Amino acid sequence: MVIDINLSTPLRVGRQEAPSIPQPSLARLPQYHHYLVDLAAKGITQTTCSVIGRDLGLIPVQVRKDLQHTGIIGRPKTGYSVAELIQAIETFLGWNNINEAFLVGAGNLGTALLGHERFSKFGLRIVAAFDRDPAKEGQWIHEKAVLPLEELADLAQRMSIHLGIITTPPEAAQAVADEMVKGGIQAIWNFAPVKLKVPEHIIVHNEDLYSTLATLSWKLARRFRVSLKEKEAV
Amino acid sequence: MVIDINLSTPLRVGRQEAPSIPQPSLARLPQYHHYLVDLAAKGITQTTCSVIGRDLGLIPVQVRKDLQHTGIIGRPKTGYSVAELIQAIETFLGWNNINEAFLVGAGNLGTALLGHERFSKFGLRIVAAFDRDPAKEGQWIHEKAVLPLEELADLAQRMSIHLGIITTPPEAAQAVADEMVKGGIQAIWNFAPVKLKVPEHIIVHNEDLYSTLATLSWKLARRFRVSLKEKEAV
DNA sequence: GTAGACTCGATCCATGGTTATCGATATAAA
DNA sequence: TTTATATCGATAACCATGGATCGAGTCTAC
Ligand SMILES: NC(=O)c1ccc[n+]([C@@H]2O[C@H](COP(=O)([O-])OP(=O)(O)OC[C@H]3O[C@@H](n4cnc5c(N)ncnc54)[C@H](O)[C@@H]3O)[C@@H](O)[C@H]2O)c1
Ligand SMILES: NC(=O)c1ccc[n+]([C@@H]2O[C@H](COP(=O)([O-])OP(=O)(O)OC[C@H]3O[C@@H](n4cnc5c(N)ncnc54)[C@H](O)[C@@H]3O)[C@@H](O)[C@H]2O)c1
Repeated sequence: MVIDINLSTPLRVGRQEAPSIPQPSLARLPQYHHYLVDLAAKGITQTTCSVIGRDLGLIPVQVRKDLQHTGIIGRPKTGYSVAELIQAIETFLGWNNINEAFLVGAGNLGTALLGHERFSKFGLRIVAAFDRDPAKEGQWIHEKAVLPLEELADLAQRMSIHLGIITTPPEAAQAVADEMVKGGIQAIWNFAPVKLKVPEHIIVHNEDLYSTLATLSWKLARRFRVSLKEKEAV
Repeated sequence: MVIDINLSTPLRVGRQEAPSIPQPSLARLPQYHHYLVDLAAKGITQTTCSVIGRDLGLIPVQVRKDLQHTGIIGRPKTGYSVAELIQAIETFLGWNNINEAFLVGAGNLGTALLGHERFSKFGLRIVAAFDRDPAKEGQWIHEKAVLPLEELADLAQRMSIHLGIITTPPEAAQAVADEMVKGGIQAIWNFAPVKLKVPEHIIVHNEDLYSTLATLSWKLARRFRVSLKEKEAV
């Protein structure tokens, strides 16, 4: 049997292109953002890493490091300007320029995402949905048209859509992804629990709810195992 | 001004209780599971880390390590039995024992989760929903009753519910969490983008969709910055 | 105006998850 | 039966992230 030499190559996602910010830090930035917007709404204009850290369950040093990636500069003793921080995070994340997106799979989850207006505050506007189900084609869900999948590639190209969201059943996800790639879509937000095969330059992020579920159920199961053992020990 | 000494203490989540498996490995297990179930459906009974790794974009060593945590043992040259692997993962994650759960916030997202029957294959059964909206109380969504929030604590206790899911707006999340804790709920799956304050022994997992969104939009923004620069260079 | 204290920013160290390596073993082919 | 080889399991090196430390600056209080 001939074994593909690629089997053992460390094929990370793409070739990383110098992340310049740790992935965990990037993931924490939205949390700071939410928190800071809250502060601003309360009329607070100034804050420090210590305070942020206390409220978010992080140590000050980490907060400071995370925020430094956005290019913000603080002042000793005073901390940071809340408004500037919010601005810095939004600019850094690209939330000032709206990304228009197509969503495929107007089912349970797809409908929920389509109805989430708040996304527009975070640089995301879902402009249309696609579905294979003839009963759904032509309908409007949360003010968004549901179109047949065949039109996706062409429309994406004409409208310069760069982001695609997949909320179809797992069996359909790969075919949908292929269609998106054909339409020139650059990044895919995938809610189906499958590994998508796409060209290297496509950015893919999986939102695997089952992963979280696994963590939760494992921890719960372990807890009950432990407390069971404690009972036995008594 | 007196500053709380706790500000700079490294307060991790709870006291970790010896994880015994790296969090990332734990999060990958469901992906193996999905993949293996697919294999089994195709009639494949035997597989190796190299093959799994190739299909899932991981290197064989990592696959092997991840799977070892489940206690499975493989055979040189042959690999693992697919059926045994599936069984091992399910047992390890506690997916054989169903966790019953309450969901609070029967809105867009909550409805989607309530309608996801497939969760029951992964050890999760949402048995009831709660909402503050009088228009929703008494309704049935996807065959689940929507009850007033006031009944949650009492019912959770009487039914021995250990898992709570929060899909309310962020402003309401903390109050809901408090209610859950009062009802003796052990673990919370939180979809609202806020940091919940709960007693130390409560397991909390945030499903922060905005984190993923941040990563995506940052990568997209960077890509366009880069390609812009390249153009300028020409 | 000056002393003191608090916070930022930068550098250094520790921890832990990922990757590479090596011996042992079982299968398949000769 | 023997030999070749692919895979497992374990160990060790590596690297990224998280946490600690220290100097410098600025605000506050006396
Ligand atoms: N709903 C949830 O709570 C939830 C939770 C975890 C994961 N997921 C995942 O999200 C995905 C969607 O879940 P859901 O509950 O919304 O499913 P769903 O069945 O409600 O919706 C799927 C939609 O996709 C459409 N579809 C099917 N094949 C298609 C194709 N080839 N092209 C275009 N559209 C197609 C269907 O018509 C349907 O409208 C699934 O992969 C599921 O595993 C959902
Ligand atoms: N829908 C999405 O796609 C999406 C995406 C990302 C994050 N989220 C987050 O998920 C959460 C829910 O989003 P959604 O779109 O479903 O919102 P939604 O407004 O559609 O639903 C919220 C539901 O919670 C109920 N509610 C409000 N206050 C309550 C309380 N105190 N007790 C009980 N129920 C209460 C409301 O009546 C409503 O039914 C939000 O925190 C949101 O930020 C949603």
